Amino acid sequence: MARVRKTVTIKSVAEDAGVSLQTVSRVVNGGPNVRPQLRDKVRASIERLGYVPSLAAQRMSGSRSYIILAINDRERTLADWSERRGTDWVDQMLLGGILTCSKHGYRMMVELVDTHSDHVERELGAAISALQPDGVILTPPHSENRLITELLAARAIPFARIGSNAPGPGIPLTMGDEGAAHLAASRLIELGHRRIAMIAGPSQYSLSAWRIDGWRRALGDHGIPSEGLLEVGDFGYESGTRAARALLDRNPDLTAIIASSDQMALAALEVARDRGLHVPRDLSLISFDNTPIVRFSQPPLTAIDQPIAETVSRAVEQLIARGEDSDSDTVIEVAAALVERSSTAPAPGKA
Amino acid sequence: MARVRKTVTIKSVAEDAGVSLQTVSRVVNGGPNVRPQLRDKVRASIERLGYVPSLAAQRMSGSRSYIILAINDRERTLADWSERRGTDWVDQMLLGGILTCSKHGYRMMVELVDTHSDHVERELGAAISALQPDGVILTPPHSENRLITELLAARAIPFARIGSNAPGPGIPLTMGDEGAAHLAASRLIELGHRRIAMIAGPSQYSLSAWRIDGWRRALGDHGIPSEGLLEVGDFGYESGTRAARALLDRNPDLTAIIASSDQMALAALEVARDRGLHVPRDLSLISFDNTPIVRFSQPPLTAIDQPIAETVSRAVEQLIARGEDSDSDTVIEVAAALVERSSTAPAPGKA
DNA sequence: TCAAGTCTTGAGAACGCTCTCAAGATGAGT
DNA sequence: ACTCATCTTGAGAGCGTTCTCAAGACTTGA
Repeated sequence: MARVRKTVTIKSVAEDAGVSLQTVSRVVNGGPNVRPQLRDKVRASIERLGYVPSLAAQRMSGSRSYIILAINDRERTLADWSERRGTDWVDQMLLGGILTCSKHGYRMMVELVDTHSDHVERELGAAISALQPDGVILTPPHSENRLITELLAARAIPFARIGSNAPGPGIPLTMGDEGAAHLAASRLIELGHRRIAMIAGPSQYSLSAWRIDGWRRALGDHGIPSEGLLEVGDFGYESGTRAARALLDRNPDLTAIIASSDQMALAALEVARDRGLHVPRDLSLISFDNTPIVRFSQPPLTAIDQPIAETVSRAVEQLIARGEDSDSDTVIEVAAALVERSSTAPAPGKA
Repeated sequence: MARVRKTVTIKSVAEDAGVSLQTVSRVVNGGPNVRPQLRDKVRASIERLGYVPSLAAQRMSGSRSYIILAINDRERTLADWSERRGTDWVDQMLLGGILTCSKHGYRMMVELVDTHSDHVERELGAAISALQPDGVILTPPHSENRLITELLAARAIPFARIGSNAPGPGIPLTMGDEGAAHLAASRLIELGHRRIAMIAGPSQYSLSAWRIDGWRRALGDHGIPSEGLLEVGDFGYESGTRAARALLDRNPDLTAIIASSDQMALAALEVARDRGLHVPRDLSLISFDNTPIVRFSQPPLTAIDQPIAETVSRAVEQLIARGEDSDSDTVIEVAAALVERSSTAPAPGKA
């Protein structure tokens, strides 16, 4: 039955309103210098016909593409996904992005790119050539990948680097990792803890170093040593298990652990349980990320909330607002917050 | 420094290879009737220049847009998101979609559309006009929304309806909800349970009815009555709390609950804990969805795994393969599986 | 009242690709 | 050889926008 409805183009509108294509285009794009009376007439036609400009045609005509491309790490995303581990990053990123994009008439697309392969350039290059995005958002660990940043700079595509404060092309944004780790450690110290360990993330993520810095600084503030209290994981559950065991083996007097991901914190919780340590009575735990899973563990975990969506949203706004000139040295920082739940308590004997 | 590199177009390739645009186009699209020798030459040029066709131009030239649009419920997504409740649906959907799309040279975009508003038509219409997708994937509760399916049918855009087995335009796909609920209930019966309650989802989701059907059928198979054992929630945590309380109040002899979402199951777990009921000793629990959160609760929940990514992936493949002719009456069913964890045990006294 | 703007409008090219159609090259059948 | 069918290649139009540029209408100031 369905009559195939002819596409409503700018031409239909022009004819309907009895003006030229160009005038309609001006009205659509809010261009200046259109007589109010004509503008209204055109608007009415647009409304009546339900005209919406074709993204593809807009792109073709040489101006903007209205597309923002977000790059995520393929390997990690796929691993998380296939094991149903939850990929909160993608999730938050996508939502923060979609919402902000649509607010400005843009669209967001997600591309999975493999950091480890030497195909990075090819893969990303292909995506860029195909989509010709007006902006690109890089997430860790791509944010400081030279190949990528140089590729983008060479093609003159504005981009944002999330989780990077290094100088260089692009707009750097961070989530205050140093401050957040400092906050977490300080809170534990305030609760009377003195032996506070850190399970850090892998070194290719700069945020790993920042978090270590923040933790060290907090300990330093109070003259507390940090030797032997650092372990490195890969954000995954198993690595958290290993790290927690090593930490507990090496430091029988440990009373608190800060883990650089929810998964690793959950692993530490499990290790503690196995060893008959009660959380938070015997051991306090603070995790990073605050993904949904930490709300339903027993006990629910105190966590640093990474404002991913907010950060991506800011990145999108910057990209759209600045257009061409996206380079910057001033780092945009969206602060993380500490969400206290039930995995933290005064240090044993300090209640 | 960055020299602005001129875009590599099909023309550059044609010149480089000394052939016409048309020939390059044929090679790129795997068209037939190109002399192998020429084909190789063109391929070499493409390789050397790093040519990738512009999506926008491809769309413009009247053929395909290579875009698949996935529609999600805005209201629910935003609520989940703002409360950091986890939006596993989006997540799984996106990944299943992205992967399968990119395998076929397509791209996936996600659009949030509000079911409740009368703007559905306008919002979706605008997205379609702007993007001109080659296919659309509808997720519950949009899958059976008349306004939407008619709009798509009228515009002759192929679409898939996930979570719908109703006749009508589009490709229907389900995740075997009836069978899954039957499976869950049967398993509980097998464990000796006789008083098995169900916390269903809201009625605007057909899957809610299917799950109730499956549960009833399993009970019926064994002559077990289901009166007073049904409560309806909205998939959210609070509604789960209410439902579990009502169920437990009304049926002191209850030994098992099947919840239509992880959130509601987690709520039931909490209610049980509050009332001094041990899970699974006193009460067995099975949830639907199997999102990451149920792996870390105490105890980890036995759950029906909804193969969302797989289903979306199938939908994408169908849309791409069928093109125009996407209507179908044969429902594609991707079966859900029961993942046993520690929230299920033999009924009290039946060990 | 006239020159020199400033506004407003439109015509036509351009974007990068695929489609349609036609022409030349090649091969098969007689 | 000669005709007809098939394969291979290319030329040119068209897709829906925006851009550039030019022309006409209207102001303004002397």
